Amino acid sequence: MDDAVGPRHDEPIPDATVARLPVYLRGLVELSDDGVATVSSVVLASLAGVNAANVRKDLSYLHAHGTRGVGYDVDHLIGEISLALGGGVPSPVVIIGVGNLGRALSRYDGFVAGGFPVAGLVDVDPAVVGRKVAGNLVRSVEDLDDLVVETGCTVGIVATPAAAAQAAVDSLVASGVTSILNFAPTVVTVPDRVDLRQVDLATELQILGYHQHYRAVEERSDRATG
Amino acid sequence: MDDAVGPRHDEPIPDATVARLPVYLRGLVELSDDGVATVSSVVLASLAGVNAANVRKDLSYLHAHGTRGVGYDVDHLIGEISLALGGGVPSPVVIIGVGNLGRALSRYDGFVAGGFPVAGLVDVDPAVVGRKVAGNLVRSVEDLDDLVVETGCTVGIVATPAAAAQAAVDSLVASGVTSILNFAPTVVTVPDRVDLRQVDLATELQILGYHQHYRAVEERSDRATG
DNA sequence: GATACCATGTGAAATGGTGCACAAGCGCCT
DNA sequence: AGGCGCTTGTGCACCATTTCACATGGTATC
Repeated sequence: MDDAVGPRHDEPIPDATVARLPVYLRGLVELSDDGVATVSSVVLASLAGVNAANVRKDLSYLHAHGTRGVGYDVDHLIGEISLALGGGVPSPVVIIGVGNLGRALSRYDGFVAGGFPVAGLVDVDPAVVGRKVAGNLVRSVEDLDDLVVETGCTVGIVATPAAAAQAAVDSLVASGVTSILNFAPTVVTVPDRVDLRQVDLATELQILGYHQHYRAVEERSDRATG
Repeated sequence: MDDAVGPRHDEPIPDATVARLPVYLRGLVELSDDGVATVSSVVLASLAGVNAANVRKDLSYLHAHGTRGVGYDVDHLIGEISLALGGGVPSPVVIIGVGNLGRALSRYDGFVAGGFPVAGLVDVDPAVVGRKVAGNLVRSVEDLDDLVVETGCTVGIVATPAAAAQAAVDSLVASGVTSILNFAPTVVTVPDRVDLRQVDLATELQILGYHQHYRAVEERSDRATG
């Protein structure tokens, strides 16, 4: 009996680290494609645009240990990160809201490549229900429960207008989805057991706007002062 | 002579605060539309999904002061936040890469509403150059410099495939763009004077994937242990 | 086989952000 | 006019994250 060793699925990885793992993964896959077998934390850091010590600490949370004097085994690291990020099992996603953004997302290659195939599309508008978008039949919101159960998908993407977002989220939660990515420019609430991430395009631009404005003001101030 | 008061454009607002200002702004605009004149930090906090003390501290960085016992003047606050986020002047944006995502972004209402009208579209593919997308003529990358100068736009959105992203960014920087929003799933580098933000759809899903996976593992562990 | 070199793994300090708790201030009601 | 209740503004402690610096431990060379 191997006491205390067990499956070792403890250690909740810090959020900041989790957010960087996909970036590492992309860099590593690229290296692997180029036939590179090992990588140092310095190289990986420059690929990901972060500090090398940060990379090492991040990787220390995984079971992926490197070898001193050499670096990390690229393929092994790919396996470990993939495992942490969802167990390596593809998670089908359902997209709710088939407007401009929903259509673009349903055609987005990166999802499939990242292990998130589109399981189905859903909309409230009878005009689009029944049509095919990117090879997927658009189904009614009423069919959402069935769709989720049939495909076993646990991830929902909300691409509705802001006004419909909370209702869309509620539908997803009711259907059993436990992870939601919200593109609608509004704050939505979910139960504790559901994980929610917000992607807000307009907000991102506004943040850029602040920095731009601040730079301009600062410059004017510099000219006046110095 | 009011000495020492001056323009008072100092205080660089913390990044975390800047990221929340657009959310506040949205809530405030909604309130204003509903005819609400004043708002307390508690209400605004619930609208934005954050802590009330956090709201107050955030607003204290702006020149927007509330009145104790009453709250904040909604319209005044809208003005102050708008001012901080780009001076209230609309910043036209140029979108480079007119694929699925680029087309969806060019039709996205939220940009215009947020003060970021689309100044133009650009692509390298001769097949799409010359076509019209969402009322905008798609121009060649070679015309990028002219477009940026003509429209005075300082913000660029990169919606190219990953392989073309760095080149697109370089073109934008060379044209004089100082703020870039990158949707391509790759790390790109810019000079210090240029501000870059990354929006990575696949990464967001992978982060959700981690939490989902962790929840599942934890649950299994709970069942085994307890 | 010993030594020089190199990269990892990590303790500890520094930084940045959050949230509590409370004093200060404003308006309203009596 | 005075007191009461409500809300702001903020000092302080806590927490998460980043970064440095260095000991540790492999690899390759002579």
